[in-house]
Amino acid sequence: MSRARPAGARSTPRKTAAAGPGHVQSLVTDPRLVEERRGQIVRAAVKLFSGRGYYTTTIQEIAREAGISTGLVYQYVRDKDDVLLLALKLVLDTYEREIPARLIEVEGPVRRLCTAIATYCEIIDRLREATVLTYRSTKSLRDDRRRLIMDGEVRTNRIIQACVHSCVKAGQMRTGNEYLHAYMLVMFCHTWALKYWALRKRYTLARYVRDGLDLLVAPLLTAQGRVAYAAALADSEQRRKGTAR
Amino acid sequence: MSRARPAGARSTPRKTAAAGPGHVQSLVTDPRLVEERRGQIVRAAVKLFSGRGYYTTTIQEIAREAGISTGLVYQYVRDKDDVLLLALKLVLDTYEREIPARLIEVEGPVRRLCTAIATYCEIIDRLREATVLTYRSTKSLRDDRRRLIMDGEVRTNRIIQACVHSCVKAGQMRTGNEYLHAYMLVMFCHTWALKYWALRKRYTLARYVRDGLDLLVAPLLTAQGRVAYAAALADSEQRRKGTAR
Amino acid sequence: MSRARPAGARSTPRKTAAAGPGHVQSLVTDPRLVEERRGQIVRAAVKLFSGRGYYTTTIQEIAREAGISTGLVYQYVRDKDDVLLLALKLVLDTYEREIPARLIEVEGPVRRLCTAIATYCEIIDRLREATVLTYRSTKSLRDDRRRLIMDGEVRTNRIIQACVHSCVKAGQMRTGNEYLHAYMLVMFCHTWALKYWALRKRYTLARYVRDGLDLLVAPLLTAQGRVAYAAALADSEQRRKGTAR
Amino acid sequence: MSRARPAGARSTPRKTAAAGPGHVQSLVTDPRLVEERRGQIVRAAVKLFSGRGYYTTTIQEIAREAGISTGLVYQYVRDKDDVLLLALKLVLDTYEREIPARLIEVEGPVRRLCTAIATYCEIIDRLREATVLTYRSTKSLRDDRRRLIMDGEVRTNRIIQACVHSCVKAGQMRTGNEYLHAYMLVMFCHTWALKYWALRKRYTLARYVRDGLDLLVAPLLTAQGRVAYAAALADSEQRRKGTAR
DNA sequence: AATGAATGAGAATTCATTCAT
DNA sequence: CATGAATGAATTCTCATTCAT
Repeated sequence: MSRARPAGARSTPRKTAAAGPGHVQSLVTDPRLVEERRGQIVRAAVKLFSGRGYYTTTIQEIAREAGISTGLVYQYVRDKDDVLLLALKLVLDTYEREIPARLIEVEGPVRRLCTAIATYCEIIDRLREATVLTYRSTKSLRDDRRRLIMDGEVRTNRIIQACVHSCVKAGQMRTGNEYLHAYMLVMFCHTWALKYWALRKRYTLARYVRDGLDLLVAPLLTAQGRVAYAAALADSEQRRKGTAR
Repeated sequence: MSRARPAGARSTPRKTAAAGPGHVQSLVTDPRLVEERRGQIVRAAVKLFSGRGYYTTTIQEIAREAGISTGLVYQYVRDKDDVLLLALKLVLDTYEREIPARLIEVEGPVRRLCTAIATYCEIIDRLREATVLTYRSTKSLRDDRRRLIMDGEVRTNRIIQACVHSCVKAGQMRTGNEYLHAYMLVMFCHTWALKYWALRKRYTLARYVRDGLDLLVAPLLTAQGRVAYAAALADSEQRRKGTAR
Repeated sequence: MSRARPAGARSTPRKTAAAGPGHVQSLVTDPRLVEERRGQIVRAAVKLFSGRGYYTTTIQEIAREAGISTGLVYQYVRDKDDVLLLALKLVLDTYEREIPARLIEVEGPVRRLCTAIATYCEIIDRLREATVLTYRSTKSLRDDRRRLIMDGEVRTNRIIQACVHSCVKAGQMRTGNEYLHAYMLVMFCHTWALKYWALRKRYTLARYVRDGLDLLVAPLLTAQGRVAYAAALADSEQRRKGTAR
Repeated sequence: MSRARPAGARSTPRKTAAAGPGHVQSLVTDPRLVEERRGQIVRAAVKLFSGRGYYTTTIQEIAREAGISTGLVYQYVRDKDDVLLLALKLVLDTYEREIPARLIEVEGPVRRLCTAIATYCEIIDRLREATVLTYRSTKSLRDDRRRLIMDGEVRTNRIIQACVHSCVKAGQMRTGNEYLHAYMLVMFCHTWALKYWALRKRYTLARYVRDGLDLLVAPLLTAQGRVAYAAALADSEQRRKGTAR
């Protein structure tokens, strides 16, 4: 007679209001553990969401992929929407973290712009499916959180915008519209993931980046900028030879 | 993995194998009726899928929106996947139909290229949500059918490619890579839908197109091409004044 | 890849706001059918809730008991809370319907009071477990609906109150407090269900009613009332002999 | 039907059979500690069960309310059913302890009866929600333990019965049926909790008791009894004035 | 003794699909 | 052809209970 309290049996919602739309509450207190477990969960989620999509991936599958039990997921995450948010954040954060990291050592506005594009494309190549995920699934997020993801995108865009702006300010590039130019450069990078099914037949990543720069950067350079551009290309040619075995 | 089968479902498939992945079988024979009903269904589907996404839209909602009964949907469509296919096709077909229709009357390669881009953007503006749908939901299609949608995209791309090629052949444009150039122009158009949330704060559609052409077409033109370009812009300026009241 | 839309996947709640807390929405339109199916569901629910309690009874069990599928329940009811509301209403409505029906043919205030009590006790005897259910589970209802059930109880109480009042007005009974007197008479009836485990060892229903009247009615009667009371008892004695085969 | 067992659970029961249905086993040996911890747990349980009901209260909530960890609960209790038993016992024991305690100093059968009723009502007023809990949740107990709670109720009832009996034996009251009379007096007390939602609009506790005695005791008194009754009322009037600041 | 993270069996609810009418 | 009630598998989320620390 005395039986388990059924799952659906809650008279009052017990979840406390989140601190903000971006905050993901965890029932577990140890931050070390939260970090680790969430890492497992989100990595699993990115992998599965990327492959099968958000709605067709079950929490059970995520748990199995993460090597934990179903219930445990809910100790670190409020609901499936949280998992999606965390997954998308992981992707956007990677862009935002890795591009600047790589730029630190690079000097010269054109060189920096080219490096930024190349780096962005390389990250996207690594996160190809995950990048597609951001296009597929951002709309599946709750409204307030969708905005959060957009903010992340805006921040990454600003990195490229800044590079474009430096080129212009240094008199190495002439762009009628820095904002749009930067946006199209970003889209160029995203396109590698979005249209990989078509592009892979014709391009290697390196070739894609090279041709893209020739198309979207080179034509807008000033004479001065063209010198820097040639140097930048030579550079990256060097680097490729270096890293190729 | 597959869906529930009511009790009485027989184990042997009753439906005949479809003619091909793109064929959508209907139990109804009268082609007039098939056309009409499917029209209702697909228009409803595009609307709802665009707004809420594929997985969160139910067949019952589509039926209600289409003004027919749930069961009737299944007289014109094998399953939900069929509806998605038809919906995505509708969108792609619109691109493929309307751009050439508009180009018929336009002469001169640069003018044609600019018109193609502008037209594409205008269509996308009208089908903004539906365009986003193609990015969100193509992967939800069964594999063989996804290819179909890609084919449709390729055909549309080829329209733009042809325009680019004509410019180059006519010595009005110099593009290191016609294919990539065309693809980026297509992406420019798609971006109006994909990033409308950001772009609408800064651009009207007309301004977006104008700035885009300045960025992605103008810099690659030859001296000759630039003359044509100026004329094309003047043209469309005319047209705008004409249509504006 | 294309897979069923999971249960939990709804971006926006689809349920329309109910007309009022007491209204139970049905997706099925044919009122005949709604009546019939709800009858099945609610009878099954009263039976199972009475036996095992609200929380330990599953919708699946209710569906099975009702002879329908799980999903169908949700065509006639919004959620489990609706089922409980309907179940409790059924019980309260029975009191409210049957007591007055029986009183129609009865004359004389004391006789009517005694009949009301006896009838109430008989109904409760028939709905013993269901009556206990109202005590166990009313608090499990959503707040606004709990009130509804209370209102039903109040209406039934008023029937008894009116009987008490008539006796007093007719000078056949002297009660310091009509309201409380009526309430205790109601509780006397409920007690037959609530404490059946103890009472059944000592009383038959008839005996219980008889002793209860002697205790809670007789001592407050006026001389006049006592005459009527004696007649009423003789009456019901008659009736018992009559109905006993 | 029975609850989940974590992976490592052995198939052979590890817990020794309890001494009896009423015995609640503890893994902790120090009786001092058992007493203290159980006190915390059960007080928390009564509070939470009273407010939200048995099934909608989780062990985790009880632990939090008690200021201990989840796991620790299971050192002092076998399962959730144990907690309910202890909680219900606590309530019943309070009745059984406090009524006689108060009667010790009271003399005269009618006075004792009135005091018993008044005391019972006062306790119930203090434990209003908990009293309702006994009605809501006794059936959720395992069968053998439900009986235990009934026994407790029977013992409390006997206190009232004894008071009634004394009155009758002393020739101060004439009751056709001492058992039923006592039971209805008990129900009168319980009703203060069960129907508080209705009664509070019309009565203070003191008024309720006074009117109840007038209704359920006074009419059955002999001439002699009436004298004692008047004195008893005067008494309690005194007392009220005394305690009211 | 005490902690609290971890487990996993359920339970409510949804909806693609079918079929009697 | 058309309707819409009926089916039931699948999914999300909960929580009693355990156990490593």
